[in-house]
Amino acid sequence: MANGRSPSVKDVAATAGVSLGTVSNVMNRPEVVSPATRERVERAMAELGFVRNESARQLRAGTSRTLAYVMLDGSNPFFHDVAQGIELAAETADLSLFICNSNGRADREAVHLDRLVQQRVQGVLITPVDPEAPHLAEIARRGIPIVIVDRVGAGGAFCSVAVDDVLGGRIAAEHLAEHGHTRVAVVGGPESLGQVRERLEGARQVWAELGLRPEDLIHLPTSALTVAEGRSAGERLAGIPGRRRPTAAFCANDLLALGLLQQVIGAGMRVPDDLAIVGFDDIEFAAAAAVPLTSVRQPRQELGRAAARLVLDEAADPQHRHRQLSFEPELVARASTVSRPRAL
Amino acid sequence: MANGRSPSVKDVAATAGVSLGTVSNVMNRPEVVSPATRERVERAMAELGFVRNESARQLRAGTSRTLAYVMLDGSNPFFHDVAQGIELAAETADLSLFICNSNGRADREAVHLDRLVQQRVQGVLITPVDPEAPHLAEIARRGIPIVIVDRVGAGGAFCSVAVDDVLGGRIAAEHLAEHGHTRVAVVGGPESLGQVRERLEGARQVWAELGLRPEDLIHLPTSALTVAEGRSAGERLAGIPGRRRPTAAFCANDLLALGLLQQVIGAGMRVPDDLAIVGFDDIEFAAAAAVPLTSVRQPRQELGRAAARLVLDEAADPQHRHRQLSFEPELVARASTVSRPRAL
DNA sequence: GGGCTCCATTGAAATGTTTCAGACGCCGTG
DNA sequence: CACGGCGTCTGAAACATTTCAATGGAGCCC
Repeated sequence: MANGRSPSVKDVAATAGVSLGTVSNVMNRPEVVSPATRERVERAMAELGFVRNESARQLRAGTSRTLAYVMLDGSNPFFHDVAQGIELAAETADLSLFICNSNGRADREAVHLDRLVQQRVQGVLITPVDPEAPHLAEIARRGIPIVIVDRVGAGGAFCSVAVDDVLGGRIAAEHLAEHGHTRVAVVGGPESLGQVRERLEGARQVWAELGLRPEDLIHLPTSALTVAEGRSAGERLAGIPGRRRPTAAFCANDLLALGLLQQVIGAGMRVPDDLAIVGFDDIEFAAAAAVPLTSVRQPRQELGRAAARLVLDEAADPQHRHRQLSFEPELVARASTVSRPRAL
Repeated sequence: MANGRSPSVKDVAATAGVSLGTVSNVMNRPEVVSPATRERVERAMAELGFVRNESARQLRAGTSRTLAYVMLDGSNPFFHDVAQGIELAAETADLSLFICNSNGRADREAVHLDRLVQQRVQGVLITPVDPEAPHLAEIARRGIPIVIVDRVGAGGAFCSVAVDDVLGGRIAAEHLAEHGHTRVAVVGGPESLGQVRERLEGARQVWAELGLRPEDLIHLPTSALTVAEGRSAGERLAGIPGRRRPTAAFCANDLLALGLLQQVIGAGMRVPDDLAIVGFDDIEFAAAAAVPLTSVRQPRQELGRAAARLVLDEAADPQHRHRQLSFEPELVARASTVSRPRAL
């Protein structure tokens, strides 16, 4: 039943009684071939179950019909929403999307990039471990369009799409300050991640501007942006004696916030009365937490869509100029900071 | 700087002063070429920045070095954990993993499969919208190994890897019965999804065996397995007048359970005292919910890893026989059903 | 020194598609 | 009738790699 080898253009040409070129024309420029022949060829293709060999096409064309997204953390739904946005744009352009996951490791990232170059992908979208890493520049040097997602590329060397993380941190801190919090924990790490650095920096700026005491902005470092690390931070926080304990926490992302939330509730604290919590990203599970999480929203899908558009533009337009797109984050207030939420 | 065209084997051969064949040998059978030449070739490759063109290699080889996983719902972390397991196995075999998302739509699924056949992927792993769909058989007929993940293929026509969903449903129902619940809501839909059918069926079986009244097992149908649908089911549940209201709910997956949890807590009910909740899948967020969710655990990564092994076996072994692997689900009891959890 | 073996290397074929210059036949026009 | 033009189709080249039979040379034994 399985024929062994799948039929080629040549086979189709033979059974339809035409030449190779004509079969190719039927597929790529149907308007130049007469209706009669076209129908004959199409019947032959159906009969043989012909499927174009993409490798051969790519070989000839010199480039594939795929984009790739290398994400930073596959266990964070945020990146999947970004990927979803990219996919939408890719689909519109009739391209496939190849998704890789570096899991925060520079070496895995390099391996993936290597493979993508081998595949001659049309463009690379990436949320890098380190936007300054030389292997990113290497991709660009090869002439492959590359767009940094959720970070800003080094010195404008690439296109990038990001939200203003410093602003996001400011928004979160301002929100907490407005609700009367004067002793706040900022939770996040490692500082090697630019996202973390800038979000916490934004909070510090506000703190300074409001004239609050620096020692009342308490940094709880974490080794990763995960739920488990959030729980660990929650333990440390709950361990702080009552009078010195912060009344609010700003977490560098929602996974941390969810872990922290779980931990402190388990320890008997009430949210937001004993501890208000603000997360970052506004992933779907933030709203679905039993105490719905206030979060700094990033336009996740839009981020992906915009990045895809940039990479396609760079691929199409020879005199493309790199652009750094910046989106504004937005606070979504929910029950974890506001005792009586307006909307359910 | 960007050279326009990337260097080929021919270029490497020229600068190293050897023939094409030798360069190829350096890459594929380094042991047959003398150390001196090998080193010369390797230097030339480095100098030119040579990267093998995967399309050409594939064209010659007849098959690519990629597996593909078509997942049913990209917004459900469960499938990403499965994908992670597949990726691990793929990496071991030095293959790439192509991830697609059908989003529960048969037409998207068909489009993806079509593209994958064009790519001549080595194997397809899929959690199908409908395991009986003819386009799955079509893949197999083409000689491409295909493995059904999280379902059992039609009539043993394919390999498959799944947990026993009926058993899972039984385990959940037994757990609730043991805790004294005699009026229970079963939440899930659409029934076109086999997972839903079987999980609910398992619950019904237990119900019958225990001699409980069928009308006390109340089905709350949903149109999808999402958090939003879970909330909607929660509304309906909370709307049931107190005496007739179920004291527990079994949800067909964790997303539903999380949505339901959120909704009923918002409506002022206490979990588990007013309503116990059991989910299914045991995704990471189940444990991280503010009332940690009791869930029927599937070995998510292991599912993926086993599926990948099957597909690789089918690709390698000509006299491969299809196998249906079945894993046992396992109850993970947490605070959403047990007032005083043993472990924190 | 001739013949032999063994090893490293070569050159050409093959993979399946696209593209493009050209061929072929037909029609209408001068 | 000759010619140009047009619409349709053909055949071959090109893409980058792998593979394999064949080549060449070096060393060894008799």
